[in-house]
Amino acid sequence: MSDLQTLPEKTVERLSEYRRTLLRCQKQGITHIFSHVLAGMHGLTAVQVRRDLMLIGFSSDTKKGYDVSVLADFIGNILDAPQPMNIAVLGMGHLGQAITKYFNSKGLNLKIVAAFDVDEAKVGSIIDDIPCFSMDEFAARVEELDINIVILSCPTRIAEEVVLPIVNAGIKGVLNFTSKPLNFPLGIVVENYDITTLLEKVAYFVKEQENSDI
Amino acid sequence: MSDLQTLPEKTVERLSEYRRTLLRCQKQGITHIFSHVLAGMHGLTAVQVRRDLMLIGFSSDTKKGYDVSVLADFIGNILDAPQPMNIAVLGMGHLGQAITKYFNSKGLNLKIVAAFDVDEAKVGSIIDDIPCFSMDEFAARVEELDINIVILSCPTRIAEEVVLPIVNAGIKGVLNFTSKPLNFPLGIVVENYDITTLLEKVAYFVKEQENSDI
DNA sequence: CTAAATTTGTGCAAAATTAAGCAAAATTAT
DNA sequence: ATAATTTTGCTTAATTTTGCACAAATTTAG
Repeated sequence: MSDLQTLPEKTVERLSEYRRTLLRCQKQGITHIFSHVLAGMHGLTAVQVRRDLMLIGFSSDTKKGYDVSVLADFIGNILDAPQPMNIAVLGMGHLGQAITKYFNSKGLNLKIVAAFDVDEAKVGSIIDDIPCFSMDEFAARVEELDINIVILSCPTRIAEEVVLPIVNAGIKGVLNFTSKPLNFPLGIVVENYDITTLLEKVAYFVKEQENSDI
Repeated sequence: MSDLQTLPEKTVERLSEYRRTLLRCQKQGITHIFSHVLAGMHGLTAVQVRRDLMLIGFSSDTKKGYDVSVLADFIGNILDAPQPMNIAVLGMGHLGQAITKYFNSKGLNLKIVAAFDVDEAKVGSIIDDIPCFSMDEFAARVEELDINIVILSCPTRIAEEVVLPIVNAGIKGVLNFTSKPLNFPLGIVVENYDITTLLEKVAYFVKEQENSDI
């Protein structure tokens, strides 16, 4: 009712990015922004920006650009759940800490509320304001803290082991940074996301470009 | 000549992923794999796997599945440059260290050879076997170490400042983990890659799924 | 106040991506 | 050995995603 239907993945990604730059603009005191300016900041065409906004039913009553604050809020209403989603980090190594620190500093609708690790030294401690638990407590803490989403930042080698606990605990979404793609049952949203792939992709297109230049 | 033309982005991503699972299979002693099995491991259809392999000109002479080692090597010939690409990490915080550690442990064609940071405590030290330099030395070290690609793992707030040094140093590819999308001149391959977007995407689809279930 | 210049929203076309379907060939089972 | 299954490679079709182009409408300039 509020939104027409589920949006394409790509559009969701871009909306998230639009919002982040809109918030940055807001801080700089920019009140209005043209579609082609917003597009330029993201390396996109103006048409695509307008199309994305059309998909979420946003329209501007003026022709001097979109109202930055209004649009940011509008996108928020589309993307964000009514109340903040609670998130757990599985694997509190460098990656886990990087993510936690990053999210804690932003005022997002996503809240990292717990970390889990096998390292005895970390269990029981508080890292970046987040309590660190043992995996044995996983199910109990998920229930207690109403955790919906899990970030997998553990070593690839143990990725497979945490699948079942995650499923059993009723987790609804997984962001997997492991280099093993994981299959979860239908109904659980998974984003497999290996950093190696990104780098290899950049490297490939660098190579190709150099080949074509010569 | 060796390859027909530049591949679609999506295909490049998947090839990188295929290879990683192939290497994992190899370690487990699996010598052959069917298209539908490989597909299943990635949540794809068999058709798509075969289509991707067709695009790189790979074909199997047998019908008992693809030879794991042969295919892994074949993909390597497509993705990898003749000699390993040298990479620098800009920002040796948690994220930078996570990435460095991860890549150093793998035997990839991508080599992180230097880190740069503003933190005086880090400059001059060696972290995870990688020397850490000041940004003042950037151009000189890029030249000296023949660095092609840069990973941006610094705070978003200083992202803009490093663009010019990167361009001037003749860097060819950038993997940007900052939440500010950066525009580089044509000829430099950029992958803007904000983790927030991923999480917001997962959260959105979790929300949508819950809405549709009820 | 009028005219020129922008900007937006959207129908329509083009391009890219994914899937369906089938013949050919090899493997397995009988 | 022969027949029945599978699996592959590739052509063709469907779907998704992106871009073009233009009308409507508002802003800016004269």
